[in-house]
Amino acid sequence: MQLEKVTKEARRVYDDACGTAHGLELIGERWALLVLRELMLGPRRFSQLRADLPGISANVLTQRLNELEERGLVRRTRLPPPASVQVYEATEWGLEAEPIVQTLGRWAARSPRHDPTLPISGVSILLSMRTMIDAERARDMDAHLNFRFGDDLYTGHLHGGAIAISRGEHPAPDLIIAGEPQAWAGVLYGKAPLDLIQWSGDKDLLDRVIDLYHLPEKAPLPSH
Amino acid sequence: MQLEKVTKEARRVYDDACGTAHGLELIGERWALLVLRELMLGPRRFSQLRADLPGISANVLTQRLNELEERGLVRRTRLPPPASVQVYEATEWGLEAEPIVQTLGRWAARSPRHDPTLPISGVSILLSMRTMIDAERARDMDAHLNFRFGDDLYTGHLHGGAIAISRGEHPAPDLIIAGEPQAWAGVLYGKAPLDLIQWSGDKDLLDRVIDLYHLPEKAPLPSH
DNA sequence: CCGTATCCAATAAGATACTG
DNA sequence: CAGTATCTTATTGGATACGG
Repeated sequence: MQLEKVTKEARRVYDDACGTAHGLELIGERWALLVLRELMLGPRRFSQLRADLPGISANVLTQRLNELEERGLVRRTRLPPPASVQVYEATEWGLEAEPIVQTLGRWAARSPRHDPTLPISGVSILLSMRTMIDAERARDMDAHLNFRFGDDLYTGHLHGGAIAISRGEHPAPDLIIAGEPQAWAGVLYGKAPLDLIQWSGDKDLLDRVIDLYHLPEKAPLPSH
Repeated sequence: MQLEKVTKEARRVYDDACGTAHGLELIGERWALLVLRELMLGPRRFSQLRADLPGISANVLTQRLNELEERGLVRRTRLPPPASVQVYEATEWGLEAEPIVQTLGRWAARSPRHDPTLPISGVSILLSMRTMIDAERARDMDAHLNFRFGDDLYTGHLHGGAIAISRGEHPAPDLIIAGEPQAWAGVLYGKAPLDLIQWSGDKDLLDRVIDLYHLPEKAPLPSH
């Protein structure tokens, strides 16, 4: 029995001092990085995570959350009253994994097989707005944008060539965008018609925001 | 059979427009990123990959290489005569995945569970030298370092706060380092005694190179 | 030596139903 | 809503054997 346990644990370990290998032991399991991604803009409940990750099953989500918690990347907390519900929240170190999410996402956007029309979560599309912004064109812009995806409110401050995203809403935004995250992705990256989303505010700003985002050139497929 | 195939392929897809999710579909399988890592400094043979990735079995390596090839990240080529052996080589897009390897590695180095004394491949330790260098201290250094790990020769040019690594050897290096990659890692990150490795050349330079590398502060373990 | 193919046992993932 | 329990399928790893 002792032996079995050793074998079981040893099997899934890479036995490699390289940080990359250890990183894969921490967040390399299926779904793990996507769960962490959903926590990057603040705490989420179990059922929200389930809804944001189409296809994950409850038992796998439970397992991933337990593993991430045990490893120090996620914490279980209770929201302050009157909500008082249990939520999952990334620890400081967990939040530091955001560059991994970004780097991987930016790299994969070059994939010839990438399909940007699939469903996407609100957190994902907002994180991608942080990553994929055209800093050159955004340099002289300064504006406040509010987003509403279902019941989730986010606000972005476009400033100095970057966009800072956080939970909540700005009291006097220049632009409000609402609708399905998937539709906003279609407008932003697919240059789909604006009537896929609801918006109000500065139309010219909206056009210029959309112009800040474009997908990179595709990498070639193998020739054979 | 048709149905089975569809089900099988569909099951492993995240159905998520987020680039990160697609990235995981490309290089998220077990071992995939480590195989790609080993190709970051030039082509490798099947048996070299097997030796560099302790614990991977031949059939899994075959499968990962085939998948990476099919996805356009790895190419099978033949070395020019007289060698004429088949090797695996990262495509240009595959090489662009290096920031993923680096970001993941740097992040995971903060793990309280990271064990830097495990075995490590030559490519890994050299890539980590690129990632983990203290740019501040290295800013005014300029030197050529040769490395020999078994039969593999690499050279590094320390210059402008960074170190450029490539295959081969510099004809007149300031320092030559040879031995097991694991031993060099122990000297570099664990500040282990120098007699673990073989070296010749500028002893003062060697000391200063070692001083360019240190592991980051550990993240806290969960308190429970 | 360089892989590939096949078989087997152990896990991990997925689907579904169910409980506090 | 927040997970467990259970069952089925897929993937992994290890061993071994086989062809170039």
